[in-house]
Order: sequence, then structure tokens, then C-alpha cells
Amino acid sequence: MGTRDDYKFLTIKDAYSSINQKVNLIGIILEFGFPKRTRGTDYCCSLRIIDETHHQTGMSVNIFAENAERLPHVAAGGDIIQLSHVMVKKHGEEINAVFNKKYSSFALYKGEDGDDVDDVAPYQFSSKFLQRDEDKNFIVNLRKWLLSFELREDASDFPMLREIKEGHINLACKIVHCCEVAQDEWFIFVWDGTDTPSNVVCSKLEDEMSCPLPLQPERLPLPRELLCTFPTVGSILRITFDIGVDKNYLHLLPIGKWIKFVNMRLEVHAGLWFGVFTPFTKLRYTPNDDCLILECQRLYDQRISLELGRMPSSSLPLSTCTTEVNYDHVPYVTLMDVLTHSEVTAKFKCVARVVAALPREPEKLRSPFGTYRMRLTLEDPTMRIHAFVLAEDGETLFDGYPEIDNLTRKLNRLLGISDCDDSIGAKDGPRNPPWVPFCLKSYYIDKSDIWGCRYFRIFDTKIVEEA
DNA sequence: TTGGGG
Repeated sequence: MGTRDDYKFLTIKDAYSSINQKVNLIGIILEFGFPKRTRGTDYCCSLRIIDETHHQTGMSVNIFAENAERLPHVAAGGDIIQLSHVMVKKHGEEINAVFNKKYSSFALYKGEDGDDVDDVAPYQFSSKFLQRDEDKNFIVNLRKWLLSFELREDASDFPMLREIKEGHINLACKIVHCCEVAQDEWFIFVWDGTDTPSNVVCSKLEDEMSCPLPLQPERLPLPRELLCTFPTVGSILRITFDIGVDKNYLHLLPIGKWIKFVNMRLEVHAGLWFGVFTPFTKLRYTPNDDCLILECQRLYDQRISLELGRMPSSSLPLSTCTTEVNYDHVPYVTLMDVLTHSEVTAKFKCVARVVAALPREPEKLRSPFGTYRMRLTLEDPTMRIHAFVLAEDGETLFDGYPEIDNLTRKLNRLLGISDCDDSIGAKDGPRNPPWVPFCLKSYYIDKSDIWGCRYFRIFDTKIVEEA
């Protein structure tokens, strides 16, 4: 047993004025990172704890151990950590606690198990940890406080997917799926009900045959059965992992749960957004009634109750000066609705952008038989798909067989290339295609495998003449 | 010792 001081826990507020002292702390884990290797020989994880004396910023704690196993394996944000003999240190303007493997100890307790005094067994503790009866009341009191505590997040700290920018940001979103797409290549799929901003596309159209613009960030398309479990409105952001991030902790991201990510890196590749979970990314305590989550759900409910709620947010109000479609009475659907539709043959009306075309040269749009035969890559906030323009559908789209100049102009308008850009160099410059309405139909070419050979084609869509 | 954040 230690000295009398061992029985005392400092509040976080008091710890702030105990610089260079060894203290005992107990707090709720507000956020935590995955274990990572230090530049020395050890492993480290940092977490942030709060208590009723300091629930806005709390205090950051850095924990070191010889290996990742000995670090705290936090089961969930909101759990309780008891820290003994940690040193309070000042780093710049920040004050934090440092766990030293030689003299510090920790124990982890569930946070939301209720206030049963008998249920205070730690689910993990370090080698130097000694459990004492006196600790139990602290655990019970913290759990009681947590029940009544309402985490006040500043919404401006957690942009929605519709507001994201490249760089480091926080995200509050729902885990839709998590899988290993290739050997040691994991993806998390997240959603918050809004549409990610569309990006300029920089691909070389001449290379579309040999190096097609990808349809999704993951290398292979996901099976349709899986896509059918995804929401069909709102973007699904793919998150990959930086090297050095331990994938053994992915169970902390269960499908269906809303979670707040802190310090996630966001990038755009081939015009597609994706997040990168870095060694500095942390998970933040996200109760089910978190104010940010409730607001996301409210905005989504409001969105899908609107008649135009399935259209890309940034396409509204929709300009109809590029294409005209039939089916005025049919509501617009998303490309994800199209991909996950229950029937293999069906007709749809969508708003999408043409991000690539094959062939690109107008003189090659017709097959040796003289009929149209081309492939467009369509994009909306939910998905990219290939859609063919064939025979009579091409005659409708381009209004018969116009001269090459006219055909070029029409195709360029779909692709977002202005006429004055029509020099060879400018064609490869960044494109920002407009949102345009399309009629799409799905069809199959092999009766023995109708889903395996399902394709999409554009029909009843006409590029309107410029005024 | 190490990291602490972008």
C-alpha cells in the first residue's frame, strides 16, 4: 500500500495547477487515438479526459508502454480511466499528464454500465495497478455525472460532408460499412445524409480507354448485395488508413454507429473524396443522443421529405439549358437508387455530371455501321456509373447526325469544356461539368446472368441547342 | 527518451 496521498484523486481543474507533480486522476475519456510507435522504442497513445470540473477541453494524457498490448485498449469513448502517479507537465501553452511506465498505472472501466457499486471491476489495468475499495465511489460518481452530462459540441468544429475541404478536419458521421478490400487495405464507409461537394476533374480524356476515370475509390466495385444495404441519398465517404495505423481497433467502429472523428485528413483523387485515418486521428465520445448526431438526423429527415430531396444539393435550382428529358412526371432518383434498384430492367430520371467520355473524339462516336456507340461516365454525389449512348439514343441526344463542329460543341458542353478551351492543351485542363438531367435505363445482355451483365444506357435525353 | 497537432 502506498502513502496517504494515494487515496486522493485530483480534479482536472486542480491538476492544472500541479505542474511537475505526480498526481492521481480519474476521468471520462472524451477522445482517444489508436496506439502508435514512438520515435524511441516505446508505443504511445494519447487520450483526453474530462470531469465535472473541466468538461470543455479536459486534459490530454500521453501514455507510454513497451508494446501496444500494454497500452490502454479503450473500448469506447465515455469509458472511465483511473491514472495513478502521472506527471503533470507543461508543453508550450498546454498542460497535460504523462504516464511513465516505470511508476504510473492505469485502469479502465466501462462508462455507461450504470451505478451498481458492485459492478466496478476494471476491464483492463496495467501491471502496477492496485484495486482499492476506496476507488469504487469515484467510479460510481463519475458514471452518475456522465448520465446527467450533456456534451456541448460546437457544430462549426464538425463540418458536414457537404462542407468538407481538403486538409485536416473533424467529422461526425454514421459507419455504413467497414471491410478489407485487398490484403491489409481497409476501408471504412461513412455517411451523414448530405452531399460532398463536387470536384473538378483533371483526367486526360484521350486516356479514358487505357486509364479510365475510376468509378469508386476502392479498386473493385462493391457487390450489389452490399450496396443495397447503403443509404441511397447522401454521399458515402470512403476512409482509408495511413501506414502505421493499427487495424486491430476497427471493432471500435461498428456498422450503424454514429461516431465523431477528430483530425481526419481529407483528400481528392481523380475527383473523388476520401478520408485518411492517420496516427493523429482520434475517436471522440459520441452518445446516441449527441446534439450533432440528432441534428444530422433531423436535416436528413427534412431532406428526404422534400420532393427534390434526392437531387444533388448543388444542382439546385436545376438549370435545364444543357439537356431536355422526357418523363416530366417521374421524380428524380440518385445513381445509388439506380444501382440498387430491385429490378434488373428499369427506367430512371437522374441529375448527373459527365466526368468522362469514350471515345472522346467526335469523329469516332459512331461505329463502323454508322450508328452511335459511346460510353459516358456519370457522377452524382452518391456514385459514378458508366452509361452507354447507343444507336437511336445517340440520335436523340445529339439531334441526328450533326456536323463534327456541332457534335464537338455538344459533347464539350456535357463535359464542361468551353469552346474557347478547344485547343489541344486546354482539353486536358481541369473540367467542371454541369449538372444535367438524364433518362437512364438498365438492361441485360445475357439471360443466364442478368445481374452479372447489367448495363445502363441513356435514352430520351437531348442536348439543347445553345440560345 | 518517446509525444503533445496539422
